[in-house]
Amino acid sequence: MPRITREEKARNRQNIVEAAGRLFRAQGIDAVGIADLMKEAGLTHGGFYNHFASKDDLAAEVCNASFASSLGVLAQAVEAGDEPTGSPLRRVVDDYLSPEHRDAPDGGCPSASLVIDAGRHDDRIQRPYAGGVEGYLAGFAGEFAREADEELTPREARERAVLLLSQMVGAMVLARAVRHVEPGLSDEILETCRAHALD
Amino acid sequence: MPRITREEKARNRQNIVEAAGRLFRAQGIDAVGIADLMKEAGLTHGGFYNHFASKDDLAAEVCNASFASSLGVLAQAVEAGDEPTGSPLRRVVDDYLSPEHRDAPDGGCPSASLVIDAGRHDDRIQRPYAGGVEGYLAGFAGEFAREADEELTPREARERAVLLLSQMVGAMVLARAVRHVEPGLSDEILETCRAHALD
DNA sequence: TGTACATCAGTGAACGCGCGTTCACTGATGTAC
DNA sequence: TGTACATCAGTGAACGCGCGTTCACTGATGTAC
Repeated sequence: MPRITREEKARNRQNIVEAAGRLFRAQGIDAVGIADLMKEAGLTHGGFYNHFASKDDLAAEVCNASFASSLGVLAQAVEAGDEPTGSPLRRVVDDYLSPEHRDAPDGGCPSASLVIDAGRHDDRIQRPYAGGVEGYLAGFAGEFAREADEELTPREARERAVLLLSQMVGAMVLARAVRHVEPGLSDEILETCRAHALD
Repeated sequence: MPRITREEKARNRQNIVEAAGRLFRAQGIDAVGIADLMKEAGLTHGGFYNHFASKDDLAAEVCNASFASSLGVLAQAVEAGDEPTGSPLRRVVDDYLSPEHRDAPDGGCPSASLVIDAGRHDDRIQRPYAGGVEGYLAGFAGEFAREADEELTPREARERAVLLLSQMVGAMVLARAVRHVEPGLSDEILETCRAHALD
């Protein structure tokens, strides 16, 4: 069957990154094997090293790609303005703290799903993670400033961004941790934070 | 050398649980091997199964024990009342969101250090985890109610407890995740939440 | 455009390693008399 | 209380397994003429 087209190789590489993104966010980086993720990408494990030098290499790229895509969604929401329903921040918070986001970590925010992996892996993963967190904070702070319209100093907007992100990430990891044994508590955490995160 | 006293066996078992508690919180359950934790307890790996049926068994007990000890500290702070410096809640928040707690997860709050492990392991670990979270929430809510003195409905006190715990856990996991590559950001997260968590 | 050959992405067996777990063994403790 | 024996906690080698990684091989693609 091999060898394949250059375009096909690029597509395969892309598929690996996306498959790994889903699996890493859902199960954690260490819990996913090379064979698992290559299978998810529709390939066999041996070919992995034609694309990446090591699993850590892939993890770093996945961390970058996941945040890029996630920040893209955030930017889109902000650009859409106050149009469909309420403010962009309101929509972002509602989506973030939804049961759907809790139950589908594979497509969700990497801040919440990779937060412990980042702390426990080396700089190659921590750096893109920290960059992603900064991206979220900048996005939130900008939007707080815009909505408040002069009434908020940049410093205050930044503080609100830090508080909001901490609360959202904390609520999400807690809701996920207790979801199976105490679904009521899990829902309560999400709903309480959804209701009051922007107070 | 063996065989040993019954008291000594009990002490060894206790040592294993405590050693595992430290290592699990610092590195995560999966990152710590039986040999590592037995060594930390001053024993060799083979004897592990004289005390526990499996690593998961130990993990469940460790989760219980860690929360019990952590909730004990919380209860102590509450009992101490407004005495030394400010309210109990103020003291708990300040301790929790301190750089020392961030940098020493092995002795710290299991809510933050085991939160992802809980979500990814089975019920045997999720159940004590969820119980511990409930314990924190009950402690916080009780203290909110006491401090507000009638001005807060039980429902509102509970909501504040959920918001506070989410924020504290989120701030801690984020601060730990970026600590090595962006210490300034890590400190900022802690300080901002410390300053405004009780607003 | 057509032919001849080098390239190299994908395959799946194989490697070394560390893990959780098991086991035969040791010898001091616990117990029965 | 003293003696004789069974018990069993700790030891460290060994097991099976799955992991990340390497490798020889295949054959269609890319390239040179």
